[in-house]
Amino acid sequence: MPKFYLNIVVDTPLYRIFDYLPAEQSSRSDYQTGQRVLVSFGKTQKIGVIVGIASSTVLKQKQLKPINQLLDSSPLLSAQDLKLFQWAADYYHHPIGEVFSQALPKQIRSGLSPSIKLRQLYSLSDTGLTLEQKQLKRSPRQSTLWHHLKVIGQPVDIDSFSSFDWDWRGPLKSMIEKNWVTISPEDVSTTTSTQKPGFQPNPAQQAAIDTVSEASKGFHVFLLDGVTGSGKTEVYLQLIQRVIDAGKQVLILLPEITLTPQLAHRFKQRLAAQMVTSHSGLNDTQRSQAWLRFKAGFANILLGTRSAVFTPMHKPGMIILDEEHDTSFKQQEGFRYSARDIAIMRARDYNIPIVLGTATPSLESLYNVQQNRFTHLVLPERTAGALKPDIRLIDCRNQTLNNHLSKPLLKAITKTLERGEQVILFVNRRGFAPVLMCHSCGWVGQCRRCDSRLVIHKQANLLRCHHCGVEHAIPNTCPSCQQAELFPLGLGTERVEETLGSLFPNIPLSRIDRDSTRKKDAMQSVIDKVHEGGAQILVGTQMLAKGHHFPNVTLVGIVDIDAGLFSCDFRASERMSQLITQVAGRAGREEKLGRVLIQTHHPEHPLLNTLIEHGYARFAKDALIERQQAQLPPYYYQALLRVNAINEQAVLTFLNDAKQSIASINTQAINILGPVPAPMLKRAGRFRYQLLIESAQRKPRHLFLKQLLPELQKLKSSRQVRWSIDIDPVDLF
DNA sequence: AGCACGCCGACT
DNA sequence: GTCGGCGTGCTC
Repeated sequence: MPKFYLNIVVDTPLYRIFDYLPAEQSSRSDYQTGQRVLVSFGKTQKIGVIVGIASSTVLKQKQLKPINQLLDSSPLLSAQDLKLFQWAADYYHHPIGEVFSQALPKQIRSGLSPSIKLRQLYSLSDTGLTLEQKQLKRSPRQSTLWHHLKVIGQPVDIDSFSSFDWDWRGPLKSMIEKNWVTISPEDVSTTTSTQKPGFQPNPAQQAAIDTVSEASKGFHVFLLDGVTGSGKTEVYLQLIQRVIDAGKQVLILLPEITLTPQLAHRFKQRLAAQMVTSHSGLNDTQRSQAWLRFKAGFANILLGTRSAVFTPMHKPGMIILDEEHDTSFKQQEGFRYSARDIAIMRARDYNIPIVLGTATPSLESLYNVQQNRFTHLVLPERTAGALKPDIRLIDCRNQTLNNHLSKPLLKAITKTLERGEQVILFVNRRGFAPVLMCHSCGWVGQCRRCDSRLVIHKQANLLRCHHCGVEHAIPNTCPSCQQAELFPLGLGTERVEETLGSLFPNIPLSRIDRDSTRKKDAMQSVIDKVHEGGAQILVGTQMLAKGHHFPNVTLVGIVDIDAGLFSCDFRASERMSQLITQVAGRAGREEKLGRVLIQTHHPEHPLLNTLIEHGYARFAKDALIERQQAQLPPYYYQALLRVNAINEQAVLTFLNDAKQSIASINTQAINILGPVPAPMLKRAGRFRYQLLIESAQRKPRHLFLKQLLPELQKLKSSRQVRWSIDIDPVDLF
């Protein structure tokens, strides 16, 4: 008769923790929370994590199974890690097994032994160092490797060669055979190398560094607010160096863009540290190795994207989250967590400071500043060389437009290109045009499944629903009146690309959107091409605004801003303002003065004017005050209730019942929109609908959900429907 | 989510 | 007879 039971989290979409019996012939002292186990679960075997050891269970003996195998002799996860994961499961109302499985690297969650593979380091041997150029002359690749090793001057691991786009293995091997290069095992005890040169902070940077350093004894949130070029990265570098000098670790989180390797390179050059990275470009082994190394303290810096927020820290010192406002920190499907909020929670658990950096703070962070929960650090100056760009509106009212491009914009493009400089044009929509319309009868191409209109993709010769992905061939004649009078209405990236291609036939032109960069490395080849210089035009969606520095771009045109001004989504204007501000920050680096031209039919719009005259900070402040004057309750959010089932009627009945449930527990301002057919993303044959709930509440969203979920669960018991709910953004005001 | 069980119609 | 459709219920 066992005296104890194991509480085990199993990877399954169920909101429960399962009890198991210990293995036969094992004793209580064999078990600790945080160990992984192999269990039989239903018909299959699964990896689970022990999260508790209990002396009793509510289950009957015959319902219990013993675990099959204990996988870790010592805990893989600490009590703190388990607490964070359990908090996240509770806060986001997500099955705990799925939370655990997303928090752990794939190999770790599939039971791999948590051992760190020591790397082999390569360096030039004494013979190698004294080689003469003529000995290398006949093999250019060996020569390149030789120079690479010589310049670095210390042993490097193979990652160091990954920047070469040719196969370096062969040349390296023959250099080893000739005893020019020696291999030595990695020595993890020497984590610091030579001190790298520092920098001279300006007064604002110094003030920010001092404030964070002084407060770095415990948990504190800092909002580091500085425009592009104000030197946030330098502040990070200085702070990081101080933390690692004190023998502690720094977790650095970045938005999900291809920028991680570049920043990693910059940090590596400047910091005397052992750094690991974790992002979507790595394979499973690389990711789990990074996780294990950071957890074990073999690395003192982890630079990663959203999912890296779950990596355990060995000696926690600080968390830095750059581009705090970026929406890619919020996972948009499945376990819908916000890495920013989890990072704050993590910092609180570890009792360490966290720095949120941004040029365009999100309104929720500014609200937290106002409530004295965050400390606001402002970097007002642009450092030397970066000039403030000139932002102007182009009034498009009553103007003759050439495919939506105004004369002043085209003139500015021509002049910029004549100077041999580069132009970026932003268009908020991919495809050729958002609507196909019949001139004869007014028919428009509409998606059968969704409410949305079908977007014309001329290159692919398809009508595509951006909502659910349905595709049709473009008809030649109107499906309704059979006249051949169909025409494209509105504009997208393809259309602007086509127009500019015919206006500037001799100028290289690249389009950057999700369609054109789907292929691997497509984005990188465009970036490389831009960096070659010369007159060029780039047409793209917001993808272009994120992170990349194009020093030779001196003109930015925003073709169609008006949609951002009048959207019913209350965050659309915030996003629009962030976009303009980010774009303005990109133009005009170095000595060239950048120019941003914004086409609009509403040049008097107060949002645009505040933004252009006073900048983002004032815009955000006004928006905040406006909401408070409207006496909106402190938490304002939109919730999306998604439901699907095989039976369409069941879905609709469920949603109508849900509407009443929501209304019954919500006495405050609430607006329920729908049911609306939702994207058919995964499985055909099921009907998916969603309900948009706009709500202002006096309590945070997770408490609202806590009340709502039991109500919805009651409804579920009578029908075969599946549903999920997400509230976004998280606990705004 | 899977997976099995079980009930019913339609076939070699 | 039994094959297979999917509604229902369960996973320690």
